[in-house]
Amino acid sequence: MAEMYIRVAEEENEEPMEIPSEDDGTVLLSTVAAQFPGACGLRYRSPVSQCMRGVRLVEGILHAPENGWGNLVYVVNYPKDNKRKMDEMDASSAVKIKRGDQKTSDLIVLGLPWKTTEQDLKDYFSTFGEVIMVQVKRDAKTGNSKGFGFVRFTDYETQNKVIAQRHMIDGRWCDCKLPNSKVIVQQQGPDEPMRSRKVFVGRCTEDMTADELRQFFMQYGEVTDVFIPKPFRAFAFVTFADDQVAASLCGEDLIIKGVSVHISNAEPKHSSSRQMMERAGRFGNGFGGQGFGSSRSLGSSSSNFGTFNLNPAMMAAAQAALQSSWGMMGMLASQQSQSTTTSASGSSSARDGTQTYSSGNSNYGTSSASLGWGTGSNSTTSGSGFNSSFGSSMESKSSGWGM
DNA sequence: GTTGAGCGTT
Repeated sequence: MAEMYIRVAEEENEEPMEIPSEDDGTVLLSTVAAQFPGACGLRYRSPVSQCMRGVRLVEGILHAPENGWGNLVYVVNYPKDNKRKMDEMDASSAVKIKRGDQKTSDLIVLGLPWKTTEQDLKDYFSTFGEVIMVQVKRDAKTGNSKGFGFVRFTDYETQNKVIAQRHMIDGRWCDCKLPNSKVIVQQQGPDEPMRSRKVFVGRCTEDMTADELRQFFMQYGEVTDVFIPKPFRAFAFVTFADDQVAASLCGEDLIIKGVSVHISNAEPKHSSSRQMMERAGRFGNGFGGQGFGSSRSLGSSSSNFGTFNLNPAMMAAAQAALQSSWGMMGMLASQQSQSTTTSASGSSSARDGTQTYSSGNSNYGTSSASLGWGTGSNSTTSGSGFNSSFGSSMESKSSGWGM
């Protein structure tokens, strides 16, 4: 069967977009997701039964109904409570999200060919929307490109779309991400389970590509990143937009290309103690019960301890916690970004030739500044000090869980 | 063979 187009829409009665099929008549979920970020499947109304029917999905490949795709309009499925919930959201939280998340920020463009110029970047990205800034970072002495750059769009929608896919620029696949400096750190209560959006995929085989993994995992939720170390090491990391999706997969054995892979928590990447201390300092008081910060003077009135204000006791405790990588987890915050769509998988590394997959950190997530320390049992009592007003708009260098 | 890149002279 030759390539054809199937009609896909967000809702049954909305204007459909034509999506190309593969040569064998199947449609890749990733193709759908390129136009409808976060899509996890398709459905359609059966002309016979008048019921909605799901389209068969096997490992990221959508298979036509019995009689072919026909001229039906296929409707995008999203993982539970992605887009649909947004519609139902109450006004106040909707406003909050608009406020907090609608500003564009510079995006880092990784993996650029050496030869790519700012004009090339501008030409390329202008096809997505209005571009207000491009940069190619170069060595000051030689003027050689460092292989990455930045781009900024006028429109937040455009930014999301650009983050959500990979980009072929001058012959290389490039990734656009929120730069580390823009990744918002989210509060995390000391007793809460860790909310990682990333899972470790063990027992991978060498023939599994980042694209295939992405396609496979897309069925569970929006995938924001796939990392395959190079050279081959039989594991991978998959990051989801939604930490709950990641959590739900942990412990599972899944079959990919006939191989059983094992999903487990992604451990934190190694990070320097200094970085950890910074985080610990900012988010302070991870030490159970009363905490070190419970003096009244720190109360909810604005206060100035956004930065480095550990008292000696806390400092010592933090030092101790540093001995083990996880010891400080309770007092650290996981990273979150602003976007609600995602970055595509993979980036290449071998600058000398052919393209390879594997991607770096993804910066992604839903910001939820109001969660956090308050969930602990003692946070509502008068003296608990470290509460709201604290850390909700922090930024951080990426480290720790490069999520 | 089960724990990961690269981030901005403003």
